[in-house]
Amino acid sequence: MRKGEQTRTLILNEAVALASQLGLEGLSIGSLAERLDMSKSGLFAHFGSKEDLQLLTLKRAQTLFFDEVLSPALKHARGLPRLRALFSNWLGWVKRNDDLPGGCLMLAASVEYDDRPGAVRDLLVAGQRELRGAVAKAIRLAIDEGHLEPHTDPWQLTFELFGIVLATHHDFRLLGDARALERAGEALERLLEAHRAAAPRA
Amino acid sequence: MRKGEQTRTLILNEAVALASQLGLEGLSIGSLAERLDMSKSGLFAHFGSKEDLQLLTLKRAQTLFFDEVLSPALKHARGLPRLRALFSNWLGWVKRNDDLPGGCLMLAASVEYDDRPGAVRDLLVAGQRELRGAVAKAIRLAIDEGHLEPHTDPWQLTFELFGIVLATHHDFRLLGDARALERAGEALERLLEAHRAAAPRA
DNA sequence: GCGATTAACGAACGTTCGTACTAGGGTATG
DNA sequence: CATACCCTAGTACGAACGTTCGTTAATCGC
Repeated sequence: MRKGEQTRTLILNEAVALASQLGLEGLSIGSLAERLDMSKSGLFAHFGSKEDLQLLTLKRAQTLFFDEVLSPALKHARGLPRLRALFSNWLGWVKRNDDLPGGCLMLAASVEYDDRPGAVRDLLVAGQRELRGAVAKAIRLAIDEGHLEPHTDPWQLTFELFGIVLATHHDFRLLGDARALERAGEALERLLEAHRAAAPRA
Repeated sequence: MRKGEQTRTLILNEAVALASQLGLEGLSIGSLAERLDMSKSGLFAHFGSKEDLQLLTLKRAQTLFFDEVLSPALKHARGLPRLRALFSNWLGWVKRNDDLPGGCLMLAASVEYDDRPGAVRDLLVAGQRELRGAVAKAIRLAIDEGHLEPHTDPWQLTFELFGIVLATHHDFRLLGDARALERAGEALERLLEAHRAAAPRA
């Protein structure tokens, strides 16, 4: 790997961490450079503009998410096991503090950019759509496997599942309430129970 | 009312609207003054510091919320009617665009300040605690009325209810998906159904 | 190991940020 | 109507913002 590329990676990792605390808008080039013991101009040269930096930072966070939440879940058997793994990974992502000290960057950015049209918002929407699609697909597979009842609406269930994650993030981050994780588990179980197929198909 | 007090109110109303879009940190005194056709210094004189402006803006939004969501719900009969009214008012608050063009200010501020200690965060936490308490109390009353089964955990149900609102806010604001409101209604009904008392006590 | 390319620097740009002063005009009260 | 006070505007400040520039130092391919 070229030298520039590896410092770029270094910068983006730090940018993800900093942006999770200050937001993508609050992320300033000066403070980011200071954190990395670099000059402002030297750092800036890697990105043509601040928006580019924001976009790449967000993309990096998205990649991290898909690698650590979605992808590992696919190793579990389709149906409820995979769905549970997905949910568990997701909660793990929400509470991780090493590289995301300020919580999920995508959630922070969603609130920040929900009414600020532009490339960042578009990327955010695209990522969210992809995530929703993946969750809905996992649910559909669980229906096909006979784990969930056939009348289950995948999008509705995805919506509610997402709500649980959001509430967990809120309680864990703002209120510092670790019980939120147990609450989330309980809520998930109740949700799955409500849609559990009466008689497994096999 | 004195002149100063009424312009102060005018300022704070605009501040709430602007902060709902840009966040409490993104809210700048200069742009706020420009919106109101005032001088920056003239506006600033009303508040000793930016943090004061932020605190008062947040307080104003909280008051608005309690007046338009919680308070009207108390007029409904205790139990499920009140709970449903509360939820409905809450969704109305989420989607209102006149004075909250950027969505719920408290939610935006929660994400912004969840890892930024200080007076703003403290006020945010206090408001959230008060809200949760009020919702939990309404649930407890529903149990007492015999509408919900006695084993219902008010805090758990509050948590899940809050999740539905958060998901609705997210889908409505970021994705511009109006179906989120129907999804929220459906989610609420299934949630209540799951906790409905088998035989009403009266 | 030389020459070309790339990475990083320091200084400065104009703008906007929050905040501190000083006056002058408007308002409310006697 | 006069007087006292309360607003509001004006001006200026130091710092931080994103960005551009020209230049040096390091790294790469041959």
